[in-house]
Amino acid sequence: MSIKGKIHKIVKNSLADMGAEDIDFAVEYPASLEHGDFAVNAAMVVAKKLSKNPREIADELASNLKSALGKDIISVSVAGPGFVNIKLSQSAILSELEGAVSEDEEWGKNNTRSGERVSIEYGNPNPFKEMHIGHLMGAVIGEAVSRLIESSGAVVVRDTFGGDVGPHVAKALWWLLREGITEPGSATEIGKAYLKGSNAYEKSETAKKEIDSLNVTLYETISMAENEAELQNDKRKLLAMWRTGRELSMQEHRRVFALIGTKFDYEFFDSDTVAPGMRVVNDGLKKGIFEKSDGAVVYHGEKHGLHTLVFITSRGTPTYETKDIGLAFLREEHITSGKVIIITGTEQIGHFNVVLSALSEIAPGIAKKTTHVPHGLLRLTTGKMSSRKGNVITGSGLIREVIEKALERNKDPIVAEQVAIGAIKYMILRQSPGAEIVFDTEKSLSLDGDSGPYLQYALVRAQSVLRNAEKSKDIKNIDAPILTDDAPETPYDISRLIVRFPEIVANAERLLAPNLLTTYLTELAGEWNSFYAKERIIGGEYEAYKLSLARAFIKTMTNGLAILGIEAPKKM
RNA sequence: GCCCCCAUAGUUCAAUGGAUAGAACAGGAGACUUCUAAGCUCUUGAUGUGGGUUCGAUUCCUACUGGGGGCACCA
Repeated sequence: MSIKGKIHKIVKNSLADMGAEDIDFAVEYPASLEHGDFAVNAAMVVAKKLSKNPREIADELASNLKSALGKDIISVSVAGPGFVNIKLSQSAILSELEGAVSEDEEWGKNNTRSGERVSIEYGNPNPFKEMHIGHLMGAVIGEAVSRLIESSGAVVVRDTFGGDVGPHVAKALWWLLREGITEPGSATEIGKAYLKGSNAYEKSETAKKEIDSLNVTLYETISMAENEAELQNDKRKLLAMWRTGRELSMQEHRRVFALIGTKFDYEFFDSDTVAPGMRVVNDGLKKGIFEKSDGAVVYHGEKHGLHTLVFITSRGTPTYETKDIGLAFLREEHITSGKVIIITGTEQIGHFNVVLSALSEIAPGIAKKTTHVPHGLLRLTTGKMSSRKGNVITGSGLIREVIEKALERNKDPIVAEQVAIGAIKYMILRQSPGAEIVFDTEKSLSLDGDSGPYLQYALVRAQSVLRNAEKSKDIKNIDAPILTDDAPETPYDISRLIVRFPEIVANAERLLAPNLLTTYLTELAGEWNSFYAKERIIGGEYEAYKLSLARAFIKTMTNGLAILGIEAPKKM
């Protein structure tokens, strides 16, 4: 049993002896290491029930803990309004530290989700458009959340959903057709065509009509794709163009995803979801789940405290809502998982509330296991991104820019890329996922202080210590996963933080909050840097023990960064 | 107009209802003949306003102020 478990049990029994059963108290990490390794708030919780002074109760709990824990503790004290603070002894820390030294890649993982299969949708850039930093943000958070869930023993199936039919595609294709480009050459060319088409759509009535009509044609054509031979010549050309365009866009999207370490098991497209979506919604129309209104098929969200949304337009084309319904069924068929997580920007909260409400009437089982996890938007200090204003930052553009910055400090292109992407990921993962990020390209992306490179650098220096130690002939068993007992009586703070790692990971997973892990790793890196500056490791007192601490730190930081999806450079 | 989210230091962000609100950047000061200075040590500086619940509120409730997002045929 873990020490924490022991403490919990002792306190629970003590409370029962005092006449307080089933009390919901916490054994937690105190705000500061100075307060100890664990704090118990039980005295304050039961004070009223027992009509006693919390400090009195705390004193009694403290003395019980002291005698029961014996050599596991240095001290138990009562502080503040009635906290019982417990400071662990070196021997207790050593036994907890054992895992960090011996478990290797398993250190920090747990099996609370072993046997589970979880599907996660994120990223979701559209073909025919460039990927902007909003998609990058979703991808970074989605990847970290996926890895967190994997760290709990689940199998995670990643998928991304792209809009390959709809007005934005019609806009891009309309422009290409107008310019007589039948074979688009690059994703960039297509992205530009979208912008041009989009502009024309707003400025010219004729263009608007043509694009709307092309949109309908496109839906028809794509729905006929399986019987291509029956299509007229111009439609067959349109289909070919659409296929080329989609593939070119996706190749570019995949390239950017690969840069940030994401690979999707499934790529779903609107065109795949139209048929199942239309079928299900039309079926729901018959059952009265959806209703006709002004020629459109709508879901009356008002009945459930939401707002009404159109699922099928009066022109007979499906909207995003219907496509998401179709996707739910498609995903069920292809992936079949016990839990579905959909990660998108917060602006889609309303949309998903409606879709999930409709889905709960159509397929309660699917709706029940589906969770929408919104992430905050990325805002520029210069205002909202807008393609017309020309202040859109593309995903690849941002990465390129930060790599340039990193190259100023490190000429190795591999390291510069790891540092740059680490910095971007850190910026996104350091804050709670729902919060908006205000982003200043000049200032926000720090390579110093509270940053990705700070974590990477602490790790690199620790690894360097081990390398130097290996060269020294006096030190034996450098790789041996054993902890020496030859340690100072008072544990170093760095070791007290290392042992918290598994619980931090479990907690971050439970709350789907990678920022909790990021904050912890930053604190850990800071503690290591202080230790490194203060203590001589090679040739210092307790050399063997300090080297094993370095190893434990390296394992912890390496595994932690891996969960966040941040790469660890060999040298910096 | 209706609904949702947010408000913490000069700036960008933290804080399962808990202790002296924690970092980083910027500002000020410093250490270093030693394992990588993208580092270390010290320092200045903050919970939008008014009520309420609680032993205890940045956290929960409420009103207000200010910002963001959503609200039928876009995704």
